[in-house]
Amino acid sequence: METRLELPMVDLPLLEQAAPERADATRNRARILDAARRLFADRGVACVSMDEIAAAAGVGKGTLFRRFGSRAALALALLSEREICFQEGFIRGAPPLGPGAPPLERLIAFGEARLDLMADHAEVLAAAEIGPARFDSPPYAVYRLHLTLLLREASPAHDPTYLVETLLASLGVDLFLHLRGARGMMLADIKTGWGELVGGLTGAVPAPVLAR
Amino acid sequence: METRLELPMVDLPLLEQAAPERADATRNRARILDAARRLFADRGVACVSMDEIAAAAGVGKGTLFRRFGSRAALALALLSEREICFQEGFIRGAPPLGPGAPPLERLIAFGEARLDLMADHAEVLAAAEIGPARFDSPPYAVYRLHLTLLLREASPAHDPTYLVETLLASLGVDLFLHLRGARGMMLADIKTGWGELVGGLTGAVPAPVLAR
DNA sequence: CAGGTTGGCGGACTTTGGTCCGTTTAGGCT
DNA sequence: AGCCTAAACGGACCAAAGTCCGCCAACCTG
Repeated sequence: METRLELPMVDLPLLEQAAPERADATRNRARILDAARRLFADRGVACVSMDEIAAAAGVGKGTLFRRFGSRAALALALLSEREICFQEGFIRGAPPLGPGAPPLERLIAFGEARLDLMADHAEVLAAAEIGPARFDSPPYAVYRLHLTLLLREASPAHDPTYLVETLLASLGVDLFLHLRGARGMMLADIKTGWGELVGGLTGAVPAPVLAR
Repeated sequence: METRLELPMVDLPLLEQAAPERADATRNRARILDAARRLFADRGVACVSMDEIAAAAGVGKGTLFRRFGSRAALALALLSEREICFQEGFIRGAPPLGPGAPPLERLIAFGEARLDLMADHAEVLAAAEIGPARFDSPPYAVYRLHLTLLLREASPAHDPTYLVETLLASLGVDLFLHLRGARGMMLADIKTGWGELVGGLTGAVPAPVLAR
């Protein structure tokens, strides 16, 4: 289990194709995104089928899937602008989210920013993070790297792999929706919980010791 | 957010119907479970459709869904025996899993036992915990209560709601499969990680303080 | 501008989880 | 035993994600 760290942020936005795409392809991509955004906003993400999006965009279903591959990927694409802002924030933004603050403060700020993102786009994000896509998506790879670096900085001797994945699981949309829905928590409650969780781990990371 | 605690373990096994079911219903339920178990074992859970199970069981598709409601619920039913053993273990079993050990040791033992369960039945469990069923399933309700009681015992002043859900998220099948697959961790590594996580929280639960 | 090729297009098709409803039958009652 | 009814049965049906492949037209080349 060696985590690679070289060239951390080279391909943060989805990597561009070498071959440029044809004009009609670009046009159709834009049409599809527009139609999806509109339908999702009008009727709720869960109540819109891929056929409807294709029809509203004036393209065939094959085109839709050729461009985006799956419903989850389409949802992810809809969020890419907001996602890039978020990533900019913790990579190059101002402290405490960006560089400059101590790592554990940055970690807390990261979680809070991610929670804000989820609160704003829970429905679409839920459509994007279904199934295996949840852990394999490009954003998660970026988050993973970011948290790994922060935890290494906070505690160089400790292998952060497991903790990183656990913390990311705490910031998954499924859990978020469950906490807000069935558990009846408010966004502020969840942020507080996250802060306590990370804060609580402070003593742990440098020297994990079994209780008792 | 008030967590109810009265009568903690009354309906741990799925509650029985008042009206007993008809003989053919019972027979068909057994046939379906047998067929599903066999097909899942032979060809892998992911490669067996509900139609195939119905056919192999010699019943109609309607019957299958009438009995179990969904693919996820069928998978859950297949695990119920093992699940009940697990619950017996942490409710009435020997320490450190059962009563008698200090709460944080019990918590660690709980996670390890759950990880063992996942290692044994990852495929079926993955089919059982798709979508919203993950948080709403009867087992999760039991786990939630158990962890709530343990954390209350360890630290009476602190509201454990968020921490409970986070810890449960760390023991989800999705994450487990990701850790074993893409992250290349072994079962033992994950157990170690869990132990460190819980151990690390030790100092936090009584008096959560922000790092720095 | 004409021709060719190659990526893109679109919709019919497949798969599969889940629903509906007309038909059948188990089992209590007389 | 015969009847009656509620429960159960089963398979046709539906919705929706994803695939396939023959046709078309965008762009390059001459």
